[in-house]
Amino acid sequence: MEMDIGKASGPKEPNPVLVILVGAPGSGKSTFCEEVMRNSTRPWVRVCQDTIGNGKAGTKAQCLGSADRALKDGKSVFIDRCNLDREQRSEFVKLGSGSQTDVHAIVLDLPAKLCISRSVKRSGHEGNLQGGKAASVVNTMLRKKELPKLCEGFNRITFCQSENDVKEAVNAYSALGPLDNLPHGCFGQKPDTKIQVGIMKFLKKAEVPIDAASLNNGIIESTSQTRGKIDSCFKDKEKVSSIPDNANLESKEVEDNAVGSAGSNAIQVSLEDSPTLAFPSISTSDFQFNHEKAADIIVDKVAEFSNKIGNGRLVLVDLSHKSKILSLVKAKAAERNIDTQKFFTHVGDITHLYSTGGLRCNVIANAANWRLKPGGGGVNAAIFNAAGSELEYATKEKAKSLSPGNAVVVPLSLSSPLFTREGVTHVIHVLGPNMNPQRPNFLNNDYNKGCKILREAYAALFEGFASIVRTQAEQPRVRNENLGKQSMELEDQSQWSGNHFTNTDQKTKRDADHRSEKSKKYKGTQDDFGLTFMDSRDEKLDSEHRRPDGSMNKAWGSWAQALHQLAMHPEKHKDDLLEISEDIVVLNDAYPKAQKHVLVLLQTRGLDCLADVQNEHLRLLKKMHDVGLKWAKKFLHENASLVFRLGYHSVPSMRQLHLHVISQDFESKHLKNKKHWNSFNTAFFRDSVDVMDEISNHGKATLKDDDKLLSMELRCHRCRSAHPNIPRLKSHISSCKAPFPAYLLENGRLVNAVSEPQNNV
DNA sequence: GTTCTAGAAC
DNA sequence: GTTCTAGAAC
Repeated sequence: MEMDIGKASGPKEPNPVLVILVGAPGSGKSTFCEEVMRNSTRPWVRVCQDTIGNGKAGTKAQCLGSADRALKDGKSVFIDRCNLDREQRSEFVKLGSGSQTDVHAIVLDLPAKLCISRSVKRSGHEGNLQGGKAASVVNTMLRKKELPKLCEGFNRITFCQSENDVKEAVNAYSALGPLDNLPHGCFGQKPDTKIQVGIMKFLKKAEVPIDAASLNNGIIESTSQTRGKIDSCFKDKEKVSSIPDNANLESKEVEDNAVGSAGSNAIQVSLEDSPTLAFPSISTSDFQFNHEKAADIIVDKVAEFSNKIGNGRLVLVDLSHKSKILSLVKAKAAERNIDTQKFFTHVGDITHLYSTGGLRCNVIANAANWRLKPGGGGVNAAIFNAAGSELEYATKEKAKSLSPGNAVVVPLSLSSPLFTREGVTHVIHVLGPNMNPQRPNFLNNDYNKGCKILREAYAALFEGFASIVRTQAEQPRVRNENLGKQSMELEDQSQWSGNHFTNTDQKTKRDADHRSEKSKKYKGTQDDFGLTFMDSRDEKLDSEHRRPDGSMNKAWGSWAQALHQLAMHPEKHKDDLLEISEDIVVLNDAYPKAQKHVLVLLQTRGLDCLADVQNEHLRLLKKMHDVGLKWAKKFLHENASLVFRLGYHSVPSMRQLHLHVISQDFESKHLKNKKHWNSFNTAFFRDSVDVMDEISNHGKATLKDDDKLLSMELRCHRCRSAHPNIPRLKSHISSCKAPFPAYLLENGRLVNAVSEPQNNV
């Protein structure tokens, strides 16, 4: 009979599991073990510190020894002691790290009241905790408790917060036959009040009762029941229900709130929030690379990179508990004492790590094919499927193909299901060596070459991840310093670290809409994570959208087209124009920022801003300047007290090259904000005379396009005094009679009635 | 580019 | 309470 065959082969591969119970006295640890052992078909040993010394309390060392022997015997082990802090647990976790043993935690996180009353009631219990002492012991322990996290080295953590949860866990472990495994990940934890506060703050709803409920860590449990609750909570409030990472959203809040009551938990929260790369074993599946050799290389490369990835974590993932590569790597990593916080293995589907395993990974690696095409099978097909067509798109933007030993980092779109459901922000495609004659680039068992390529592949993969970690670590700083632009692009691609999420979620849709435009806009300057890319898509780009220096033209929003339309069809807008000549039209600025403010607009197609201007356009610049000057003089004729300045914005908001001719009174109800002021009164404003000089001397204009300029403090353009806000500034400039700075008086940058007294009659 | 408005700053 | 800014939306 088949059943018999199954049983006969069973004992050959015992699959022990080390279960570390975590709970206060009276939480029911011993009862849990007893119930499971009563019903289980697998051999269990319960290691209890209270009885290990011949029925009396023993030492931790005795427990470790006893557990180790039992595991080596192929038995599964319960560690029945409180294990409430991480340090206590760590040595027990290590027992399981060198073998195929799964290490589980069962957290009996029941109400303190219940634990106390049980402790008081019991008389013959091994722990012998009785009477009034019980309450204070339990309370002290619970105050110090640190809930376990996957990064401590656990494969699975089950949280029980009610007696019902305990019952379910007992059933799950009782039913665990000698050959069975339980899924990896975090299970059963409910979001607590603190996290709710975070969510509510995130949703900008202030009325949250802050009550000191029991403190939990940052993992939101991933059973369907509670996930549903969280999701519906989001749905009710805003359209962000699909983002699972709600604990992460406000990790900063959780930390802040936790200070004082349980600082240690706060630290754990941030650990679990670490950037994490989940990667499949490269080349060992379809490419048939030797597992033993691959495992060595993985562990080598992990060790090499573990200190290059900041607080990042690496997780080797495989689908099956029986995975040979997983157990090989796990054993080798333990041998080399690799920090289990930095690197661990996980059994699960790499496309569902958060939703079914509670494991948050912001980056996942794909064992890609050289064409970077979806399909095939295995991880590649799964990831392309899970990510949606957008990954294919985004991948094509980065590279056309990949040669063995290389990797390419692809940011995921915010609308990709992998992002919305799993919190994955980047996929790194990596191609390893192939030992399968049926596949391209067959190495014909040349393991010299093969190992070299596999090393390169992991190096490229981890370096890609390290770049993401570095970029994210820099982000808050970049933002704060207002360095603007570049960080914006990165922001919408890589949301991982806690409170960043908050900002981006709210503009998710918007960013998604403008994403393609943005990537074009910053194409020239963006760091591609320093990896080897096979083919850039750059060659394919329409050359007419490129600048002489190779950078991309900026993308113009619909509202930015008005001047362009006007320049293309001036006859349609005759009523709005002051002048139409051969290459130029002149018009009043629709929102003048001063008493007199006109635009000299070039009609030439293809010149949208200063960056487009080259030597050959000098004639046109001069013409624009002359026309501008003519209008300035005309206005001076009407009002000799005015002073004019002619110039361009380094980065205009409206398409089609236009020269501002603006009186220096800045007396206008349309001048409303810092940007308005600074765009005319910092280096962002490029004087026409200087632009013409630069074009004739260097063939291009110097752009002062740093966003910092537009958010600079407000200073009077005459006396340079600083002012706290626009109204105060405007009030000052309305009466400031100081002479203009010397710089503006030079080289004809300012145009006034005195400088041209007689010519205009 | 502007308008609108939440919420920060006062 | 009012003023002002900055970010979203267009």
